[in-house]
Amino acid sequence: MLKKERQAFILHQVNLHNKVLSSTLCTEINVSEDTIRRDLQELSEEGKVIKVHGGALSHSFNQVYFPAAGVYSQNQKKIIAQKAIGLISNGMFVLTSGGTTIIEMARSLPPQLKATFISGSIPAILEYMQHPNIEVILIGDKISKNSKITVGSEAISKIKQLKADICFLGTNAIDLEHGITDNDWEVVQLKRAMIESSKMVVCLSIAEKINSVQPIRVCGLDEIDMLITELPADDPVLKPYINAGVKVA
Amino acid sequence: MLKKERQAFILHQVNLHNKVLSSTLCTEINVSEDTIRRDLQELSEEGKVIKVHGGALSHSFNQVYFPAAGVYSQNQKKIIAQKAIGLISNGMFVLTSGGTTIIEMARSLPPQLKATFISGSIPAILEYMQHPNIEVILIGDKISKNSKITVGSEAISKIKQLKADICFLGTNAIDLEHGITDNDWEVVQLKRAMIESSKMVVCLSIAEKINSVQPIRVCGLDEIDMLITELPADDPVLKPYINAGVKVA
DNA sequence: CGAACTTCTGCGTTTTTGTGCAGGAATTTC
DNA sequence: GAAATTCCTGCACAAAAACGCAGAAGTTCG
Repeated sequence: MLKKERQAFILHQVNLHNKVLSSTLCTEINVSEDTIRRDLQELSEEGKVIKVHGGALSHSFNQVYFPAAGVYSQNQKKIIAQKAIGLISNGMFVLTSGGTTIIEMARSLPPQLKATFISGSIPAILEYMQHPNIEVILIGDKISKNSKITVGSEAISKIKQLKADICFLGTNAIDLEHGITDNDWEVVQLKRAMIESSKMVVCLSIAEKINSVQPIRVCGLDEIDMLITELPADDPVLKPYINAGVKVA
Repeated sequence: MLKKERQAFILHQVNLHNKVLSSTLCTEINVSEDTIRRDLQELSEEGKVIKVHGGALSHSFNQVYFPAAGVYSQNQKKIIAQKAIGLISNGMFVLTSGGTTIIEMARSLPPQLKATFISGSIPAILEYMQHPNIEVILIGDKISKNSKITVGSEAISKIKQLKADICFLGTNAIDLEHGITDNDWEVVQLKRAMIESSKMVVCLSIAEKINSVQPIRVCGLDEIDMLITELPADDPVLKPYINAGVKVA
């Protein structure tokens, strides 16, 4: 069998079945594993397949479309993301809501981090999936097309079965008097469940949202452990919250 | 034998078999390998054949095995998608696996269709979410990064609680003797559950996958109700499946 | 017709290419 | 962490290609 022929066969298999194992190929074509590996190497250099440990994957299958950039206040959110990441250590179970701040955090996770991330937010999940070392648990239920998050009793009961080490909430509004508030009934239900199911609750919020109120109450300040903003910890805006017993970073 | 004559013969062989080995040619025509090589060289310079180490290939060979960019066999998949969509009516509960054929179907759903789609495949869910009128239920569990689908006992038990009207399976390999087979153990578990939880099971498969086998068995032909390919229903390839009691479209 | 010339073919030699094998390193997986 | 795969590197060997050369065959002229 000619080399080109063999490579064509391999490519064909990859495209048909989305993935191939070098071991199966080498018994199918009856050549040594080295030859297969070299073929996969070449095909991968030509961009025809994606080589992975033990075989190869089809290129078309692996492309997942990316939600575009142009996020509001991205720089502030990057700062917040970095602070939040500092709270995560290897082996942790991390529960997260959705929202652009959370997405920013997901993108900034260091590649070596090994942890388990749990969420019902589709955009967040898409980001977590890119990461080489984290386990991703998706909370299932009906999808709310507006918020791109799974909502419903099923999702809530799943969350209630958990006890995560830490929970990150993208925050819509926070206020001394009314605590955390939001504007989507179903999302609020989820957030409440997440708060209950976590040892530690961390709110991520850009400074702009501090001292603002939304119609639906998520929880009081006493239920959150930490508030992360892009401001330095000694910023006067944060003072009342510290006094109210919330740690800030 | 004249040079022109010889080259005509070679060209004929190449077009007939899509490939020739210099070694066989030189015994067939009874000339030295050098002569063959020089002939192939010339034919290749004229663009009549593609010369490779050990022989030559025809151009059609390349067309067959190195398809154009984009999703593999996209046109065929579009045809399949259209046939599959014909089976869905308003109000139905539709269970789907993942795979590029399913994605193609998801993209082609008519905007007026009102139905409920249930899946654990992230790429499929992303497509369903774009649709204005369908409800999307996401099966949650751990995410397999390879297949971009939720896998695990939780997902399976959720599926088993359902009874969908119809189930569409993207098929990796189908064979008369071995039935539906696949190459990912966890995905197979899910597909088995989906089959059990549906009143009607429809397999989507491009014709190329017919009569191929993968290592892990999903189910026998008796468990599927319909097979959809891009071929017309009376294509001889499909005949044995019809005889085996599978409807085709 | 035949000499000079070009083209074609086959043969040895040298290079290049393709393949398999052995070891040690890197990685997954449990 | 330890065991098992898988990967990489260098090497050996075989097959094929490239090259130069020389003889055969065919062509072009006088």
